[in-house]
Amino acid sequence: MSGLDGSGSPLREIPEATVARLPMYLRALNALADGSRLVCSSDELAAAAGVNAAKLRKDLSYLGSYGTRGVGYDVELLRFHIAREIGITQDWSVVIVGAGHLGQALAGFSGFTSRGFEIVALLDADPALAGQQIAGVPIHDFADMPAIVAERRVTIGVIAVPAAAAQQVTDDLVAAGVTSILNFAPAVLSVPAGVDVRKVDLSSELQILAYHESRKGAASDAGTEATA
Amino acid sequence: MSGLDGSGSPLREIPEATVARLPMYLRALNALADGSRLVCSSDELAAAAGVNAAKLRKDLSYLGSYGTRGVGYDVELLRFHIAREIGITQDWSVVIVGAGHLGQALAGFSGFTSRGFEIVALLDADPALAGQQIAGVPIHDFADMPAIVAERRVTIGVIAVPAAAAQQVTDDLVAAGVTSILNFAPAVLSVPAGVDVRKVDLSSELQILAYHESRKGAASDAGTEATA
DNA sequence: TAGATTGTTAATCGATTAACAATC
DNA sequence: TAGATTGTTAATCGATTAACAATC
Repeated sequence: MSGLDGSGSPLREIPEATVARLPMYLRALNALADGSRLVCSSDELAAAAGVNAAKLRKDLSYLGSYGTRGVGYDVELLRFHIAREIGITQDWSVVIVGAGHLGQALAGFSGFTSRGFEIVALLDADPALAGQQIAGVPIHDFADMPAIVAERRVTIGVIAVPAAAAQQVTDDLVAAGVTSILNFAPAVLSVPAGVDVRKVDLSSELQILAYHESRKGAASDAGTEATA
Repeated sequence: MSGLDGSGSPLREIPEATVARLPMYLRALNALADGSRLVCSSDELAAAAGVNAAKLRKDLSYLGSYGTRGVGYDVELLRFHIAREIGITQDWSVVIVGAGHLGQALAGFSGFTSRGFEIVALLDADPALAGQQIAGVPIHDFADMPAIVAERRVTIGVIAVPAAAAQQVTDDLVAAGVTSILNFAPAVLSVPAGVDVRKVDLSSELQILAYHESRKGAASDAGTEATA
């Protein structure tokens, strides 16, 4: 157990909370690089990513020592190391299941391509849609999914179908070899060990906002509870 | 400080992690109620929500004691108490800014209505779209936003515009009185104290999956690191 | 009463933060 | 050398979990 971390190999154990923030740092670095900044301090980068500097430095320390004391971080170098740590120095092939509004919106989202992903197909149970393209992404019959997954070495699937269909789609994707799933359907998915699922739940997000919103209203009645 | 929690008033301090799970419990209870279950145990509910039973009981204990030892939870009663705690016993008015693919997908998502929200308008900077409807939601010129927010008492806004426009839209929403924002644009938003922002970042989600996916591949080389 | 299941305790674990020594 | 800024330490805080007494 526990990697005997040798040279610069990216196999240290990184806390999950840190992993979830690496994409934010990468985005902030990309913005800085666009502005042709060569070097930045932890304060600047933290501000650009919307976190505090202590947390940023602690997070980056898990990756290794890529800053220079008294100077800051080399933007390009740090960008490379984070991208390598995340594993997006090469693109990952992704399929989106469900060519409804949401699936089409996702396929059309240009951000994926530049951030390490290639959407190789939109899949839909309606064979009438097959042959069309959305923003350059071909729509295929869901029946062709196993062939596409095998041929394009797809390991990540995005679920944009109604909740009622989500578990079956998941089972099919997993059977075809997909081992990571991003789920937009409001449903709890069961998957075998070794398969990762992340979910994006739109009404949950709104409900969490509503929870805090409810208490805000109350604050104007009672004491002054503002500015947090 | 710290509420002197009287009768059953929903003003105890609830941990943020618990708040984020209440919507999951509510969804699971709705599913059970549809199946006409009157009572359920913490084990059943936890399984339906995809969490472990200890965590569920701990979470529910923050709301009060709404279960019966030896019996379980009354589905309808618990549903009411969670909905009240979240603050969705009445509907919240919501505007979606950006009538592109994503905005249209969100407007068409039927789940919001039944979960405590009414989408009162889609707003877009392109006045040519105004007058159209998407799934019953009218599209308005963004210039009309302040009037709509005031008239419909909107406190929650959803941002589905390109990253470059997100901060300006945020500033305008906040100026109009919106105090909770759900942000789909890949951008860090600054808001004044008292305004809550939650973000849904699609490429971050994929990158987090990619991180774990990278290590899976490596596991087949080295020792047996499967089943987690 | 016996069986079942909650609500709570206490231990553990992981994440955050401030402070500062190391060092460019 | 003096000033700046990282990387790390240690303290604190919050979340998770298992176990079990309370109680239906």
